[in-house]
Amino acid sequence: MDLALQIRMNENLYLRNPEETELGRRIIRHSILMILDLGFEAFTFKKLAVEIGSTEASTYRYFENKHRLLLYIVSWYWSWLEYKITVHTNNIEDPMERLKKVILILGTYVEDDINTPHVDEDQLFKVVMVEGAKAFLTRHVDADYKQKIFKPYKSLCDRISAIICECNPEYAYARSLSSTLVETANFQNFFKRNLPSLTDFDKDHGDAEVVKYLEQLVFSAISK
Amino acid sequence: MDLALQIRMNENLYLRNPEETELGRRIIRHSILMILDLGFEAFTFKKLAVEIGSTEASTYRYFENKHRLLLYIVSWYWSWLEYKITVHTNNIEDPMERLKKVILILGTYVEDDINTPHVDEDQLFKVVMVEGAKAFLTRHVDADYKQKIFKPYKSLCDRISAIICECNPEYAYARSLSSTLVETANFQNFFKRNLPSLTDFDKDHGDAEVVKYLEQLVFSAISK
DNA sequence: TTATTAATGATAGTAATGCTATCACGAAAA
DNA sequence: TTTTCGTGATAGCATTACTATCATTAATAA
Repeated sequence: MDLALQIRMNENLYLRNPEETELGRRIIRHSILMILDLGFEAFTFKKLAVEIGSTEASTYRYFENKHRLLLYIVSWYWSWLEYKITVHTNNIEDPMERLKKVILILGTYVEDDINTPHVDEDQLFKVVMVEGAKAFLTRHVDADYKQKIFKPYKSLCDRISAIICECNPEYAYARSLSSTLVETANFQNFFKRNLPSLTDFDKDHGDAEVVKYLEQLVFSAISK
Repeated sequence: MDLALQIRMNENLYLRNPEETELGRRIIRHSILMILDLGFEAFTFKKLAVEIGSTEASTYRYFENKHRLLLYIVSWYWSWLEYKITVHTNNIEDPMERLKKVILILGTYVEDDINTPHVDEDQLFKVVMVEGAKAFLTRHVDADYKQKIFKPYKSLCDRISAIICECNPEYAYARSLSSTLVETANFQNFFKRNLPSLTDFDKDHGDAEVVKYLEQLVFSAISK
């Protein structure tokens, strides 16, 4: 059985659905690689078009601008993460164990998912680590928020919140702790690689240290 | 006695020291206001020049580009914060109380500091909240890091780490917890204002809730 | 005093960016 | 078989992100 995972994206994000055409999928795939390579600031639709052997104008038919493309990519990632978390936790009884699993998924470098051939999750993880926050750190957050652009992020946090509440219904900051957890996982991984003196982790060790830190942080916060 | 606070900045940040001239100070002051107003992406040296009645070329004599200007502004803020923390904690005996004070300072909306007439800390706080992370989330972090550009950030975190270690010498993640604390203070404040469903805070309440959340988070993490 | 230099302003120019518009072509759908 | 749809090709345009040159003025040194 060849089952492809299809994530339904907010229609406000694109002008033409990139999942539906070959060119669209090439735009997604290569923009991830190029943003990783050049950084979001130096990435342009012109460069992307050259890379995929298309034209700037064609790219603009899919996305209004490169920031919307970033939003698309990042949103896709949050949705995929939520899906992954759901799959890996729904057979776990103990909410504590489930939360542990969530932290492991958030804090660990990701492997490529064969179910989504046009996206390289491994690369996407790095893009989100570096560029993810730029999705909402803009002048038009409010407008984007009204367009429900951040629903996947909220949805992911809601799911984590729910687990936290199961662990300790009296804990008063389940939402904030969820968003803190998600952001901290990214930031500590980024610091570890790029600003190591801001962390206690060794660049050459694996992700286990970050995961342990996050676990200790979260579990001591919610322990009764 | 009229004592002006002067923060010594890393010389790699600028081409000409903006603190030393009237034009330089106008550049700093108005860039803070304009970045707040337009957002960093839409902010340009051209617009800044028009605003301060100067020219683009003159602005380029002070800063290589707008990202360096952002680095300057953000670094200035971290240095000023460290100074503020030092002043407000060095008469406190109990390290726990000192840490509490630090959290209060980090999590609370700032008032203007009369000692630095060319900077409006109140505005700067907001700029750092929204644009601060962009200072290091770039392709050239590594190069900037080597130029010691992030020393003020590291220095701030070191100071917080030291207090954490005093509270609990066995706690293994003092650095990571410090950077997490600093980032989380900004992010939760940002979310509270712009993506409220990612937090447990009320936009219309003051900063006390965020501070309480951060206190609970930090103190439960380091409690023995 | 005069000569020098330093900081700014004025102006120009250039490559790249961030778009928008138009037209033609081929493939697919009606 | 006609229409529509997606793409490519090309053009154009205002803005951005600089760099360069020259004149002016103020501060400084000889």
